[in-house]
Amino acid sequence: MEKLLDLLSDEVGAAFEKAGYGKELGRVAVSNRPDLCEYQCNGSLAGAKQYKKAPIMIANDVAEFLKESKAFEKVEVCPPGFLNLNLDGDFLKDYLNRMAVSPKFGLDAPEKRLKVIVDYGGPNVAKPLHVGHLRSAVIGESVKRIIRFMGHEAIGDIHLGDWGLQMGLIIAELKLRKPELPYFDESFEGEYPKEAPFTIAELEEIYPFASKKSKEDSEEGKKFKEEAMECTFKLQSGVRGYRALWKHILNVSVTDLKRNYDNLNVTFDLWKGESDVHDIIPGMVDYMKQGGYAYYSDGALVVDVKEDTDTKEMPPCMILKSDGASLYNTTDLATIMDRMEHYHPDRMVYLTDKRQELYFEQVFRCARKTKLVEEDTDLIHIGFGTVNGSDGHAFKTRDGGVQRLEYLIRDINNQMFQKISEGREMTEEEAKETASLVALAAIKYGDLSNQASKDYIFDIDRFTSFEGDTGPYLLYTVVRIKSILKKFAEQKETADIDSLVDIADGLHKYTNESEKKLCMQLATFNAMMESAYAELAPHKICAYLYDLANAFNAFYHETKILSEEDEEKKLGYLRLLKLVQEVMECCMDILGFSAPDKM
RNA sequence: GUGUCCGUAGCUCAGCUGGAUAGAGCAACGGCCUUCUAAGCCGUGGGUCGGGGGUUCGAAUCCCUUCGGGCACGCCA
Repeated sequence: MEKLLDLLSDEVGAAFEKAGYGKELGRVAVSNRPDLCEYQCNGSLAGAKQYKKAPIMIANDVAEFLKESKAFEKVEVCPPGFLNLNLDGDFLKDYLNRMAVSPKFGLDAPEKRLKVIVDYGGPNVAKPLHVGHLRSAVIGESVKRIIRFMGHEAIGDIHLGDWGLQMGLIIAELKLRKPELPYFDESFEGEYPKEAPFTIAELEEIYPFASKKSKEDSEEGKKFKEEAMECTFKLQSGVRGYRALWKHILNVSVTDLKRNYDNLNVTFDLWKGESDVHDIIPGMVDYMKQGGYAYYSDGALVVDVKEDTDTKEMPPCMILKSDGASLYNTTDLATIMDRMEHYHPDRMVYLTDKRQELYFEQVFRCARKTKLVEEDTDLIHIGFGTVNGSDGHAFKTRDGGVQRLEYLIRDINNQMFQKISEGREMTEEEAKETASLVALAAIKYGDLSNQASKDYIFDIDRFTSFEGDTGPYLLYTVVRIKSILKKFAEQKETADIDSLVDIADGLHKYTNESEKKLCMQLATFNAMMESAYAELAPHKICAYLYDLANAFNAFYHETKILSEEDEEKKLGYLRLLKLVQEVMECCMDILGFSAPDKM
């Protein structure tokens, strides 16, 4: 359905036209002077020069025609030529009633349903998730859900780092520690054990240990690195035992990753990784050479991606290193090729640290130039900022180490559990469940409410205090609504709130100012969602939610709902409450968290 | 050096397709619980929107310049 501001703009635009001016001047915006009016139109000021007329005169002309309008209850002209507008109550009521019964609260389906692959998460196998992985997961999940809610097909791909030297390092270290394993016996022809010869805990210890050792300057370090490279080579050339061992590493690690992402309410449709494109790389490289795109420069195979319009230096996109080995670019390009073949997406969206911006620009240009993608295939990189500690520097633990995501979440869960157990009557089980819901909302909202591209400060104290503009505040608002609706149902001695309070029966016309404000905030839902989609910006949904919660809480304090004696009025309130609840929960779901029944 | 992002209240951040008195939250201070959850509501104080130019009837917003900071710039991912 139409957006409210568009409706109003059409209305005012028509008045401009009737008065003999261009209708494009009639653009209506939310007032920046709420003390004077709800909406404003500044077209008269903009048109003054064009029509060589004082703005106030134009405004007066237009206001005359607006008096007929059913959309406004008040039209005022204010010097030097502002049109100050207040919305008509019945108009607003009708709009909301239409919105309430529209699918997706009045958000229109797209003209064309697109297929979008969202590439986020990007963890490395055998390495625990740390705070840095939080943003990609949280923002990516929300972006995926925004795209889906908009009516497109979104496919989430975790894109694992599961290939290359890091795997060789682990295998080399295992070989030293457990040389008796059959995987290292190249004459072994039997079946390998189904059980992995290590746990996730061992794996997580082995990788940093091996990585550190390989970087040492000593004789031992160099020797180990050579061994690791040898292992990498054997793995990549398909030596049976190494492949089997690698599968174990992958399985153990993926099981653990799934558990961690589940805790974050983050799910992927595809668990693809760099290894999946290993076999198609040679073909791709040949194609790039034969197509005349790739050439050797300083021994490395590169594709030029400079464009005439560039004002900056644009280094070529490297396809192969001078030793002939593939690199990140190679697998990313091969992945694009693979996706085009198997999924044929209209868009691919990547979420990574913003430091990779130039890199992705190179890769995208290269993919376009070499025709790996079609001309209208959209390639988008969303670069997000760093997570900093309260000192403004990269987030670290107290002893200066990298904070494991799992521990961080566990700590916040515990703090939350304490707080809930304190003053509330709840079983331990209930308190635990509630604590994890509230903690997740706190973490996710804390992240998503910032613009993705900016660095942000992950301040645990702030996140666990839960006052003001926070996730828990939003949950609390929904819990209040749920509580009222439940109480009402109890009074009516039924559990079926939905049929008791059916929004489709219609909202009433607002009866006080705070209720009107709440209604107006609700009515901007579709416009907000469109803009959140256009910019792939979850923080816009956060801002909307916060405004909506504020509007609701102000209304709540001013209005006695259950003790309202006029039964029809009371039902109108309850329907409004239910609509607020539904819209809020819808937004929360898109952000990737949800409200408990009590807190 | 080249490019890019950022600089808004003591702190953390919105606002940036130009509009009338620049907004929130936290922190500080003052009210509001016999009444639907006080993780709430209402209010007070606090800002030369880094500086300087320009465009405009009008600039936090657009352009230029300058200072300060982050980040990236072919064999890492």
